[in-house]
Amino acid sequence: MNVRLMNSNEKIAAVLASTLKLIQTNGFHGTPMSKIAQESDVAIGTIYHYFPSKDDLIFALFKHCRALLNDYIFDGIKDDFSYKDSFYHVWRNFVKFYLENGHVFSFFEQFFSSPYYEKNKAEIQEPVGGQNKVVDFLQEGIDRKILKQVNVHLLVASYIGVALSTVHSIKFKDLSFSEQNMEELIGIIWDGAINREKNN
Amino acid sequence: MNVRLMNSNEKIAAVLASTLKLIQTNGFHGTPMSKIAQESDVAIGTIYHYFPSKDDLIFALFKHCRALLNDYIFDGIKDDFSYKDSFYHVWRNFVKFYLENGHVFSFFEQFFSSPYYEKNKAEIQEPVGGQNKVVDFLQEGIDRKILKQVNVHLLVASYIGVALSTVHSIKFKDLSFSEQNMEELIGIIWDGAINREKNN
DNA sequence: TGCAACCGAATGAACGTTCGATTGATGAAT
DNA sequence: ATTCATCAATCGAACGTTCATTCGGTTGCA
Repeated sequence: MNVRLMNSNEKIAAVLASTLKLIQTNGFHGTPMSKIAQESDVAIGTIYHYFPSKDDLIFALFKHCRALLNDYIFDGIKDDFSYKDSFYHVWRNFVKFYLENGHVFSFFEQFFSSPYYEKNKAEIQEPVGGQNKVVDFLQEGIDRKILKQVNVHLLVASYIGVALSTVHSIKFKDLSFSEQNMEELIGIIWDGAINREKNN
Repeated sequence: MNVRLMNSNEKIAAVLASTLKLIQTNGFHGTPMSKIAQESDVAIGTIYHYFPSKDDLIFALFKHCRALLNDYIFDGIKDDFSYKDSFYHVWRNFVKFYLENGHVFSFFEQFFSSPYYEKNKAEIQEPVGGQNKVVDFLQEGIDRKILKQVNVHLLVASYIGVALSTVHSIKFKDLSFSEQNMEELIGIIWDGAINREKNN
């Protein structure tokens, strides 16, 4: 039984999905390989056939999730968007992605705060919860004199930092997700980020 | 040997300090009780005499660190400070505390992102990396019409979120700690948070 | 004398990983 | 068309380690 119910890709996907799900509820270290095998219906030996170790599995899962995030947040930008429109749009997408993918948020939070991340940050190369595309996007705003003339990482910290703590607050019920709250939040960041010397 | 080199309070303090230190470098689950005992020079049995379980120890450590933070961030506010002065001062203290106590930052990051926190959040009762005093302080700014007339938690998310991601960026070398960077950051938050309809 | 503080070897459970066996698809040889 | 060899994919019981916790005993103050 269970013969050819899944091909290799499906097995790998099932393993990643199960790992993500289990980590959300049980945490990094409350998720033994045995449970992953059980949940994904893939034998332990098979998991080790594709991932040399649990660490490799976690690392692969991280890259998988980061790719999902990257694809998501810059999606839906129209040609006629002003810079401000895009600034708002990307930030909303960022928050929406994490709210719609709570298990990814949990996983990232744990991943980034684990010593595991600190060991491998050389290979990872990207800021907090985000990616270089965000850096480039904000740098563009600086170059066009729309945003404050400061080190881009200050703006990245603000842009991403507020998004992450917003998701956190919603998750822990300090805040409710509503259009109005999101508009006011992104308004706070925009007001903080724009160049008041010379803006459109 | 080792007789009465420490009294009970000193032992407890040594255990907490060692746990904090070990967690920073080895992480939550890379810190076995045996290592804590070794590092703190307190026998395993004695640790269990004061803390019923490892979880209780972690929880006590959390409360200890939170108290340290609370004492720190509102320290040094002078009577002649304007609201803006205090807004700046507290935020700087917040960042400074985490930079000066890197092990507390590591510990908090891990603690808040662990399912352990999610289980016990009822007993914990406080926002992200902060405390109710911050909520009260920002609410005061809203009531006095200095800050935007929005839900206080939006401002808390901004205020704390930027501080946390700033510390994170400094820790991971995207950003350097300099007076100028800090001034520009707190300026970004202030510009985002103030009420532009009617402010002093 | 009593009791709290203290100690650390021993226990048992949980976990990551290994490995020898099995299956099934592929394609070369007959 | 059939056989056979090969090898990647699959499986999960078993291994060895690590760890949280226990407990029976010791120490030293009051």
